[in-house]
Amino acid sequence: MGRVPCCDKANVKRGPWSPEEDATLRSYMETHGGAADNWIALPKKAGLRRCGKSCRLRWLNYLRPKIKHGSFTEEEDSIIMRLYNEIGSRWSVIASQMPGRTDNDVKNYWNTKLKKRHSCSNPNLDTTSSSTSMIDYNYQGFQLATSEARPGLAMFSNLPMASINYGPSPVAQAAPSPNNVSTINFGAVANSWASRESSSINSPVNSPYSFGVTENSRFTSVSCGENAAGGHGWMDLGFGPSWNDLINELLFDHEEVTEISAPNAMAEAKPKGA
DNA sequence: AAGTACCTCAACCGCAACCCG
DNA sequence: CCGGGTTGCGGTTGAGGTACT
Repeated sequence: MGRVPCCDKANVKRGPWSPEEDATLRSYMETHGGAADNWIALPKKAGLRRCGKSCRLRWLNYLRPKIKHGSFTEEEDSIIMRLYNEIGSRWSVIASQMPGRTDNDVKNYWNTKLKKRHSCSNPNLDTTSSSTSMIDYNYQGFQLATSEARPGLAMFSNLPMASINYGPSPVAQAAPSPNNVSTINFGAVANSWASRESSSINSPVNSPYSFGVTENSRFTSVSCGENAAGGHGWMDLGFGPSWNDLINELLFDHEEVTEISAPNAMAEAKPKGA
């Protein structure tokens, strides 16, 4: 015996809801305190030729009061990115942190917008690590080159940062793109690349940004930029604070930071499309 | 202007968890 | 505890809209 269907599909309307159906459902819900005691039975009671699940979805995702439609704010972006990094695709949990947003909204937004940015990492680098640094891609209007525009390379070409080195300083590394140079060296723990804890979004021991090296000690830098040390670093960018906030956090959290150079090129680099 | 590709998002599907007799 | 009904959730689809050629 197969699954018992939740409704009689032959006698149920499917597809987009009409304004009349919306009004019927809204009216029913409003006269019942905005809650359904039984969604399966609701269509019959309300006079709708719809599946109960469809009614529930329509109400929760669209008709319910205080639903927020329209574009997501930067703050919401960062909430989604942060929580996705922490808990994965638990959309209902993520949506619960943003009043007025539904899990469906968040999921759609992630799938159409944020996922591309989240996965935007240099293919020359090892991105298998779950480690994540939080850098605001859109700081001062900078945008990443898209994979469509620059297939396979230079995912970070417009990011005003070319390398972050973590470990003995200076770290031997290919010269980064001259227009996007910035280097952060974490310091001088000689011969101990992995002496700091392996960083992970699940164990942000050292900073909320989880810079670090991986367990096997082979990854000696966290880098991005098209000329980053070939294959030796990894980068998994997420969303987070502005560049200045990031720098402040790093200065605050890492007493062994030995050098931070924020380049003039930051101000000179042109936003995408400019 | 027409055709095509791409994007968005409402809606559907199926599964697992939960509830209750 | 068990089993059937219901709810909640995440993955996926596809119609309609928009951008591009």
